[in-house]
Amino acid sequence: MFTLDQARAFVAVAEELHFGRAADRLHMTQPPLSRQIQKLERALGVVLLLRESRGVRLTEAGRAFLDECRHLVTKAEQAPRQARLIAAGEVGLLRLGYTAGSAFSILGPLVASIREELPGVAVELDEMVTARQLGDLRSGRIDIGLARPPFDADEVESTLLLTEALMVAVPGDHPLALRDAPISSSELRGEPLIMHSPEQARYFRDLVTGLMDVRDDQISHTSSQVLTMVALVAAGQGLALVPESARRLGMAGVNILPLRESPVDLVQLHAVWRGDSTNPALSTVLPLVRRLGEQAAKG
Amino acid sequence: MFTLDQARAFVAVAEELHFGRAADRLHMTQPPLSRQIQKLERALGVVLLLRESRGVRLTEAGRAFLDECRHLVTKAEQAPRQARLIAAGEVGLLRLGYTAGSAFSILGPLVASIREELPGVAVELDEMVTARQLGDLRSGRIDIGLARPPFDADEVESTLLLTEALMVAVPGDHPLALRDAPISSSELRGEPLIMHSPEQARYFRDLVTGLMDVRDDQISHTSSQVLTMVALVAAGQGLALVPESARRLGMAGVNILPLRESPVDLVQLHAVWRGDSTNPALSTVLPLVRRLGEQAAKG
DNA sequence: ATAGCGTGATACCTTACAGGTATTAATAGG
DNA sequence: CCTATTAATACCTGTAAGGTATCACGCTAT
Repeated sequence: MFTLDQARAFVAVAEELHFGRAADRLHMTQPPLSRQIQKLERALGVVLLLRESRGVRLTEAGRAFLDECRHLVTKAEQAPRQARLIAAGEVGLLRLGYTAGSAFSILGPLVASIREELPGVAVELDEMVTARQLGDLRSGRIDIGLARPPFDADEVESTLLLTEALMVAVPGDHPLALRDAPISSSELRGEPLIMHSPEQARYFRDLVTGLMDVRDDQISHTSSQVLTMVALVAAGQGLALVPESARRLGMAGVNILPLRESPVDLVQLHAVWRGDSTNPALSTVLPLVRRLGEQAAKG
Repeated sequence: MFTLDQARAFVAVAEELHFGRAADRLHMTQPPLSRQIQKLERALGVVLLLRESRGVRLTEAGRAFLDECRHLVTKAEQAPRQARLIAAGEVGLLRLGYTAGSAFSILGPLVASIREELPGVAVELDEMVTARQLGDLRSGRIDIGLARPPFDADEVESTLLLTEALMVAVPGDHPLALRDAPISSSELRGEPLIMHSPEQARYFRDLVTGLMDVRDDQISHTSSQVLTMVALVAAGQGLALVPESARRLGMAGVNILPLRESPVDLVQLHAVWRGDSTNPALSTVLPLVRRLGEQAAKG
């Protein structure tokens, strides 16, 4: 076989049509260049050049091989640059899992700022609940997730991205809908409630039950999706406790009102990732994620 | 920079995910392989592999670089084969010039048999008069021509491809049109004649004037194209002397009849090429051309 | 714990071959 | 016929490739 150096040498000779000038261009002397070309021709079993007293001509095969060599040489020059960019995380793919809820709050700004500041990083989005995010992180199917606590600190690293209050979603025609002051949990006693699914939305379920008493016969529906819950409220099926960001849904016929017992930072959304991830795109994106979290804490 | 051998080595390690097995596959021992990969990584400034106690994993950059290397290696393996095929003339381009007249006779069979027997040889066709063919041969713009004599034997080689008789093209409504016996040149005295252009179709002009007397006032038109001449005959502009192959035009309203004075091998068509051509496709095609000439001589 | 095994890295040697200098061979032009 | 141009050859030297022997590290199993 032949070497890349031989390919480069042949390109030089074929372009200069002169061994001496080609040798200059390659920063070497003429005799070893002649030998390399001879060796190349022997390796191929093909005459590439016609040596004439006044220089050199290309054979037909030489012309074709010249094209191949040019491609080969440029490709060989591109490859390392590409690899370096990927290693630096400036180019690459970030597979991101997110909860349906986060789509109303931090997901948009996060994806937008990645696109703007790291245009080489492609983001692959996949909506999934927290539990599946953790599983997919472990198996390497995603690189980062936007999820609800709790996380096993041995398995993943995380940073707080966003906090918000839990609020009450009330149908527009409900007596409480026009209330100015925060609603107290005691006022919800006896009201039909749309609750979070205990498996798929364990985090919210626990938040709500930690905040107030919920009687089983009070639960009219269970759901794992904020969108569904608000839609059911609009349909008059009951009240629901949802994060403040649900307001962004702009669902007609539903008022989303403060709940006295909820601290403003009750509901948390974190970014989660594997500390031992080998995807350089993750390391590049992480500072940006942390900055977004700090901005949210301040603003 | 890196070498093709390093690329091959990296592909082997990346596929085996094991230095020992990769070394086996490359028919070498493990330590130099390790060194080559280290050197490759140093040259790129990128970590491609994560060495772990139980083998090796690829980094993100490594995965990308693996793709590049595979392309590079396969391309490097293809290139010589391509060059060898071209050198053998089994693949390539043959630029062929032909006179308009030859298009009615030998051109079709020639191109067809090249396509069939040498499917790798592409034929580029260019219609041009003999004089331009000789010029384009000299300058290398065509590889072979189908032309009329004479040729300068110092400049080109040639072989006789085809001979035919000169015939008389007569309008269907002309008194001679129904004649069974060959027409004699004396019968053409006084008839309006469509003659060959003395510059563009010198060969035919000389053949005709060598065969019979042509008075200047007898010439109604001059043309360099057989097709034009026959069309003018059909239009009743006069008679014309054309090679037998003009019959293949199948022009309605024109009868093409034997001329008593013309030997059957009066009009010659030769293949012409440069003896010092460097196009291997020419050497491959030439035997086929010669065979076609012999067949035509017999049949 | 620790002995043993599997795996990649290192140390050191030998040799092949790349590239350098000096020279020759071939050819065209004056 | 001599000279200038250009590629090829002869010969030398140093770099770096590949080989063997060995080390270092981290699991696994007893």
